[in-house]
Amino acid sequence: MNAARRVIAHLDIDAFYASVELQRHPEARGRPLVVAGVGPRSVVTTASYEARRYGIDSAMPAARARALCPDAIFIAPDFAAYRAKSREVWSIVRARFETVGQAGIDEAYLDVSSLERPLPALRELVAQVRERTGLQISVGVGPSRLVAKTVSSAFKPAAFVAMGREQAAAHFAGHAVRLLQGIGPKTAQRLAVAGVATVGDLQRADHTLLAQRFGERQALALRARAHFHDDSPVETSRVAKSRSSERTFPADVSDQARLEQTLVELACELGVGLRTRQRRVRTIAVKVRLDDWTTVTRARTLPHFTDEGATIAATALELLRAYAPPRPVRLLGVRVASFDDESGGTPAAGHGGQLTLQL
DNA sequence: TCTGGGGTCCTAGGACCC
DNA sequence: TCTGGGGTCCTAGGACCC
Repeated sequence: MNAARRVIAHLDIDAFYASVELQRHPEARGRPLVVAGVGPRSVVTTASYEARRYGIDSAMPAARARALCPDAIFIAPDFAAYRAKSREVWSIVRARFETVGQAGIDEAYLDVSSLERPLPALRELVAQVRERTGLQISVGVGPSRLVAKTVSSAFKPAAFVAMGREQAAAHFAGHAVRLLQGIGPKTAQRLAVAGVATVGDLQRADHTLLAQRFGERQALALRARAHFHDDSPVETSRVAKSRSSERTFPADVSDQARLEQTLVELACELGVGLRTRQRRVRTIAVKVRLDDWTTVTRARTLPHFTDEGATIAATALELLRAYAPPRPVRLLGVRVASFDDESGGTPAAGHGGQLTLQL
């Protein structure tokens, strides 16, 4: 790896789902638009910038969004359409750039270190995507993924900003720590208790004090992040490590037969997915969320691989029955992992602990 | 106004082996 | 005979991200 200058770009499609819906519903242009499910427990997946002015944002309960802006246009998500549009966008990007690491349906990192003049190339790309797909991309550029990502999110929509590491550290010093990737609500709260509110506070925070509260490793990582140190590479291909299906019931369920029926359906969905992808798994897990929001997981690793819905279902049923939910169930999920084509492969068969008894 | 669904990574503890 | 340390695999929970 060349330790010399790294130039990383982060690309983010502005209000992606909402923008796709605006193309299909031109009459909604200029009006607040919210993409959200229709169920009583659904949340907002994306809000247009007009809707964001009312305080509506992603992950907010749809009922609250309605209360904030009853005149907004609500549209149920059409993920197949978004996936198709996403493929359009990223194939344009991949045709022009070599090192593209997709980080979700609407964003990607590009390593443009080898380019003589990366910024004009990125400008052209943004224009081409807008022309061919009608979608606006925000771009952040920096010496690392962390700087690039922070910059694109801070300046979107229609961002096009480049910054160095020290420049970012100075520019964002006054912002809340929550701005930094990897610092979520819990960590932000714990930092606040320690008197750390802004990125600048975190840059100056006493290491011993941070290490006491967060442990040596995390303290070092937090400080590095505050100074925008990051040497993580742009990964162009990643293999999934697990797959899952889960369902939140419209109303909590106590009926055991109904729970088991749902579990079998989820297991079969996963089985179909495994067979179409020609992958097999050894670990099967269930997830149960009770009405009081406590979440319990139970997992079992089989001695053999499987891609059959029936096997996944049978194991999941055993795990669910052994747990026996003590309260009404809000959510039920099944997850599979330990794929047969993971590095490391099959564990040595037939060399279990009981063999030592023969000695 | 109660909080989706699909993932990843990290930590911690126990079992087991050498 | 009261005393190890390293390594791997597995489970459970939690934080975070899109």
